[in-house]
Amino acid sequence: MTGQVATKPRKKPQQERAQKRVQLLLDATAEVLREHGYDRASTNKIATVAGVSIGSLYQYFPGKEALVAALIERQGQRELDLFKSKLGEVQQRPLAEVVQVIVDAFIELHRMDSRLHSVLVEQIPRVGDLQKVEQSDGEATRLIREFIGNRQAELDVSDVDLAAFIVMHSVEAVVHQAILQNPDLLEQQAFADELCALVTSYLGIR
Amino acid sequence: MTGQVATKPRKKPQQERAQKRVQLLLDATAEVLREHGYDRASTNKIATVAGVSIGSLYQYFPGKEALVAALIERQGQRELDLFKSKLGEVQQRPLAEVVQVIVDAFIELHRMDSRLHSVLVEQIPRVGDLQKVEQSDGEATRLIREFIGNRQAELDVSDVDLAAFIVMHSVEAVVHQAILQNPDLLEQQAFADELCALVTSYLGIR
DNA sequence: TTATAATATGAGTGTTCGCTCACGTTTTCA
DNA sequence: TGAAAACGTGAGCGAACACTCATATTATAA
Repeated sequence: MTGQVATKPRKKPQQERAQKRVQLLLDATAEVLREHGYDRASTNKIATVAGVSIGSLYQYFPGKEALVAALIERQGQRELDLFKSKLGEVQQRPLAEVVQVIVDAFIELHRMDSRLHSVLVEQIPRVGDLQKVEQSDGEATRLIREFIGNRQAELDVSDVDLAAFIVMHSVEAVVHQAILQNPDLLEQQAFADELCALVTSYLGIR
Repeated sequence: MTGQVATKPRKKPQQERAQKRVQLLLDATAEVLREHGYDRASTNKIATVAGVSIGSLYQYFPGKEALVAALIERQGQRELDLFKSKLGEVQQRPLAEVVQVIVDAFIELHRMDSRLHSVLVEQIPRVGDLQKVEQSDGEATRLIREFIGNRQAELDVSDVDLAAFIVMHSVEAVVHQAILQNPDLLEQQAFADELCALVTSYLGIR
């Protein structure tokens, strides 16, 4: 049996300098994960990179997994914000165009910080606090579902939930695989076009 | 800089008992990975579970990553064999049927040993010997590409390589995500049907 | 039979890790 | 201004780790 892992901060940082330290620690976590991957990352290393003593780290986080969980949450929120605003911008425009914007957003998201994104995605299943962890991912799926629901009249979709799930994860995963196996693909317009074709044909957009 | 990691066996097991021990070690590696995940797995633990001394382990594998690499190769070969035979069985049948068989095969593959599959897939980007590691995955993609090429006249596909890549990874990844977030989906026929719809509509199968 | 190559063992070595705790510093606020 | 609360520090402890090596056992083949 895998023991349950603590992922909650021990103390809430109240003063400004403490909040800054917490952010520093998350920045360092990101850097170490990018550089060394998950299992070569250690709390000592993270504290050193952050320029923060190991004691301070343990004042706010009970361990490595908590740091990663918090980082996933922060990163997820940032990406979600970007996704939300992009979707908001084009919500009323023709469907084909919306799809293109969404796909481009996904690609852009991964291109920005692909190494970190990969490591975090890999760790999501392991970090205990799945409710929080999947929040941003689930929220994105919810936004897609809502959108599909709103314009269902223009689409050929029976099960909205399932369609949203499939659109969300097929796009995300293909982009993710592309990063791992052939990062050049992300730069090619043909790749984005094919992804759009995948979505539009599936949703029945003419 | 991430240092290069040795993933090659030190000695080839020549006698039968040695080959059996190597298989025992790989079995144990699978079990420990399933049970504890990658970063909680240790060479000592694997040796204990295998009922093999730690010294013997290091006679054939230079470390944990080598074990995992070898396991990925073995597992990949097994899955590829299953995939190959399924595809061979239905190669000449109508396209919609072929798609259904492929999709079912993917779902079956993941249902068989989902925990192990997840851990291994997560580790693929980290294990050094990518040529070998991606071999089975790449071989599966190649098979799909070949199949699409053979029957391109019946399909609406421009870039065969890209189409194979997208089909392969969208299906695999959606199934993969489903395991992580909602394993019940794998049991539902509606899920398999939607995946088939994704592929058939994308490839332009009527 | 016997020499030699292959295989197997696990206590032991040095390293790294997670994490605590006793103590010093800064901030808050009455 | 002074006391209390919040914050920060890093040496160091015990546990877990990767990996070695001297030694013992088994297989091969001349």
